[in-house]
Amino acid sequence: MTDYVPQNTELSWQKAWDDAGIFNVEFKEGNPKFYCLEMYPYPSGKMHMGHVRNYSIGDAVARYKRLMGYDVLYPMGFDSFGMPAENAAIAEGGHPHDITERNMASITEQIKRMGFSYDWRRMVKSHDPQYYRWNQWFFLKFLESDLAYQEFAPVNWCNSCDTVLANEQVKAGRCWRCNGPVIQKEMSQWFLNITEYAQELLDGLETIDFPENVKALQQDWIGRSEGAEIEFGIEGHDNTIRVFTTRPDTLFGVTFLTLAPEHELAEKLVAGTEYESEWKSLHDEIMVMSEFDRIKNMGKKKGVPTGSFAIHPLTGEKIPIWIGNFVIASYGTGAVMAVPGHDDRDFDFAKKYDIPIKRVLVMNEEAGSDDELEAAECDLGWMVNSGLEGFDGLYGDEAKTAVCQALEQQGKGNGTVNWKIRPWLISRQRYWGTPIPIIHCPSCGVVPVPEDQLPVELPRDVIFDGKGNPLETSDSFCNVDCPKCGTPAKRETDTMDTFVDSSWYFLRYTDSMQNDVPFNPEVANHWMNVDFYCGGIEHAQMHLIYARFWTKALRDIGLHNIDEPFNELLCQGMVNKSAPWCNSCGITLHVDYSDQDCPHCDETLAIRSAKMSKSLGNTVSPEEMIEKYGADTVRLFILFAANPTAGMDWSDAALEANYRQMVQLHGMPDSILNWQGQASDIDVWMIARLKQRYNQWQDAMDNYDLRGAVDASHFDLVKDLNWYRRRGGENPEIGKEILDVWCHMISVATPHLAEDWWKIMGNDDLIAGRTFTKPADLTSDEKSALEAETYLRSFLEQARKVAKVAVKHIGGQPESATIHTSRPWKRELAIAAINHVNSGGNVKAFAGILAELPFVNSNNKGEIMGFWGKRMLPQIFKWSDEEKTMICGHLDEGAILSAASGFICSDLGLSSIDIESGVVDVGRSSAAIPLAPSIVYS
RNA sequence: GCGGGGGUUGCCGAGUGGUCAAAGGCGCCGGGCUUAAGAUCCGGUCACGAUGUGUUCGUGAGUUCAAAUCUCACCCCCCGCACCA
Repeated sequence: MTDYVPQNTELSWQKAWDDAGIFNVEFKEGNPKFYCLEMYPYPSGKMHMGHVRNYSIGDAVARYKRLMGYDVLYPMGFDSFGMPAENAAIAEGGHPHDITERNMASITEQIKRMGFSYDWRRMVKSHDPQYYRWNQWFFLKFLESDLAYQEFAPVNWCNSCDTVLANEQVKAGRCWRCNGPVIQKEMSQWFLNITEYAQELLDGLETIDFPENVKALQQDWIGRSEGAEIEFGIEGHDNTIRVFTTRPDTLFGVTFLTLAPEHELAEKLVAGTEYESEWKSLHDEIMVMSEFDRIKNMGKKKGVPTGSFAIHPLTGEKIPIWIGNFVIASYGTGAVMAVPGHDDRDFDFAKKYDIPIKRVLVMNEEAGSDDELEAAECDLGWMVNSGLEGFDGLYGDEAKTAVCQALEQQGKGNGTVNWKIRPWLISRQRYWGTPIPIIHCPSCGVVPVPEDQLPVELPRDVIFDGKGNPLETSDSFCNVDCPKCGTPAKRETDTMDTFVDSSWYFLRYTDSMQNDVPFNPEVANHWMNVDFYCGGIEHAQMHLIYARFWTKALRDIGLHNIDEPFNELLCQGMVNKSAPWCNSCGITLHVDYSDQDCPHCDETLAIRSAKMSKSLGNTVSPEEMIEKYGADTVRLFILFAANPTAGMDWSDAALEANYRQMVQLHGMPDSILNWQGQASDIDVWMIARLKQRYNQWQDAMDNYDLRGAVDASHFDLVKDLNWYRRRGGENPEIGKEILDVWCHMISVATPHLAEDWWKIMGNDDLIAGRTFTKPADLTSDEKSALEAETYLRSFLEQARKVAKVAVKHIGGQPESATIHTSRPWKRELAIAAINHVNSGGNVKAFAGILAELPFVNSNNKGEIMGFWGKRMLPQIFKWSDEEKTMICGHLDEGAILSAASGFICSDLGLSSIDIESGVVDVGRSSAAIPLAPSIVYS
């Protein structure tokens, strides 16, 4: 047998796959297709364990589907625009382009070393002008359809990244990338109106197979809320204030209005009043604050009166107008009608500023309409105190509708839907992204770059000094002639958010080897949508919403006819490794603190599993692992350590165990092909078992239960083979049959090993290029063989247990045993009871039927009744379906035991056994029941 | 506060009403093989008077002939969102 040296063989198999172009796939109409996709990586310098896990999962799925006869589109590319490369250029010198290309080269090599089965020809690189020209082209199309537009508006600005951010990219008031504070800044920016698709994005979630938490995240983000927009007049003013509310049923409880400090009317209303300076200080305080601090301080509600009064649209009451720090300018209308009686926040505010609180709902119909409110009662209730006819007594939706109708009649409001999702701000003031194809002309204004001048390429002659947008330092880029009038003009220097790149790369993959169109609609329609999309949960909001939106937008400009880009999404779990943990401080520490006391509180540190990260120092280098054990072992470990969606703890011990398993598997074909034995009875069992394992494996693969699949293919079958050998099986014909099926099964997770096997088996082709059809169903002989061995194994287990006890009783090692199978009437009784229960009969009622059974007579009736109640009744429910089938079938316990008596003796270390299958009880035979004979050692 | 997911036998982890004292892996223990080690193979790994019985699946109650699994309440952990009107 040759040693397992994957470091050599894996590389040569990878070359063989490459040379044969075995993973290249072409568009063939009518063939069943499967589109397997992983989120394309940002080319940081090295492949990390998260990548390895992600792609090991995807590759297993791709290879499986290929084996099952699908045309599998399985591409790889790079999300190669983005700030890290630009920041590296600023920090270390060099050019983002060169840094990116260099990183891509090294990460590509590492990915290839894993042996993933990509069609590399289809590579998509975001920073390739032949890719991003289409970003620009789409942008122009969106401009035509008004989906893209420019607006001067307050936007999120990250000081440390020197650029604006989309709402999705602000997490808890901080930048998603650098975690720096985000402030508000008024700027002219480009937006895509994703809100036009809000409803479709929400509805679409019902039709796709995304994990629940991702759906919940997206629903939250889209944030649909139904309510009403209501117009309040202002006493002595022509202006009106519009508010949005989800609770029009509480309209009669409004005792004040609150404006956001930056609301356009706020300044007007306080101008020249005693409140002006107070408003000014509140306004300034808020405007300088980062949104993060603002949110942190929102607990402290602050308000300033304006001195002005609004007019209630239905009752005409005068309502004071306030300005509050808790009102967000960008949500709804930036103004809130405050109902302290039925809203917690308004209640607190009213208490603080001594504003009246009015009850206009009761929570049960009997409650008094003037009961004092101890706290806001926010649930739906029955209207009271409306002061107008036709409202009191209405509940919930009915109440809301009635109020909305009244408002509509007066022209003072209407039912409406408000969305949390904002237009997507795509402008970025950074270099390493797609230039926005716009030219600003002093006379013509904003002029789109004509299509035939695309791509607008990024210039090389820029300075990366960390000051402002590098694009502005390129004269050749900035100074152009206006395409309309020919006079000197300036190019737009904003680039696009890099999430634009990842919003359609999956479409490009379907047809990336041409540059005439972004993709051919026919080809895209064939491959799309993505059947299996695998990646990290961190993209649940940004990428996965943008990509869904972009797909729909492209559909609507007629580029394809796909509604949703991704059918099934799988978010792989984190790769964790243990790190020191302080229980009292509740923090995870760097591995340098291992075996020490907590630096903060001096307590002894515990160990806890934490996501692999540089900051904790608990990372494992994939390169080193591959170097040491080979790619297949790493893949096997990753698939076996946990199910794809679960978190996975890295364990060196477990990895080594998997390596040992690989060593053992590696030797399998050699040893099996050396079998010299004859055909034997156990052969049927082995083939049956092989089929059973195959089915188990296929079921698991179909459900993306990769762990279960690997368990069957790489672990269970080894055990089965051991059993076969123990039972005397060594039939070379059977061996060949096993290897053939088995080799296909292992090729999904450990493809290199499978090629080794395939070659040893004498084949010239590559197993990676093969398809496989399911073996025939189990024959009845095979089913019986499975039953017989199951019976034998459970008998041996029982016998061993009993033997331990017997040693104490007989005072030494037993030498022989008498086995009493259960009396035939017990089995008949069991069959009758099983049938009774299976046909829906009540267990308790069976006692009544029992006396009528043919084998029951006056002599044995008492015994049988006693046995039924005490022993058989509970047992009926303990038997598995498989066992019940065995009992009701043709299983002959005595015959099985006789046939295997030699094996039983050697296994239990006995010199002889006696099998007793009589009709009358002798000795301990009364304890036996079907499938569980009694065993007496001597 | 809201939303999503969890708490299983030393550890990881499967398990959606009887198949459950609960798969599999890791760890640990014993045995075979071996000059020996490693690998591999076989067995054990809740307790006890053991062909059985008792106790166990976050806590407490309930439904059922039967609960890790269903219901209710509570506790704890993780992950998002968060004064969204």
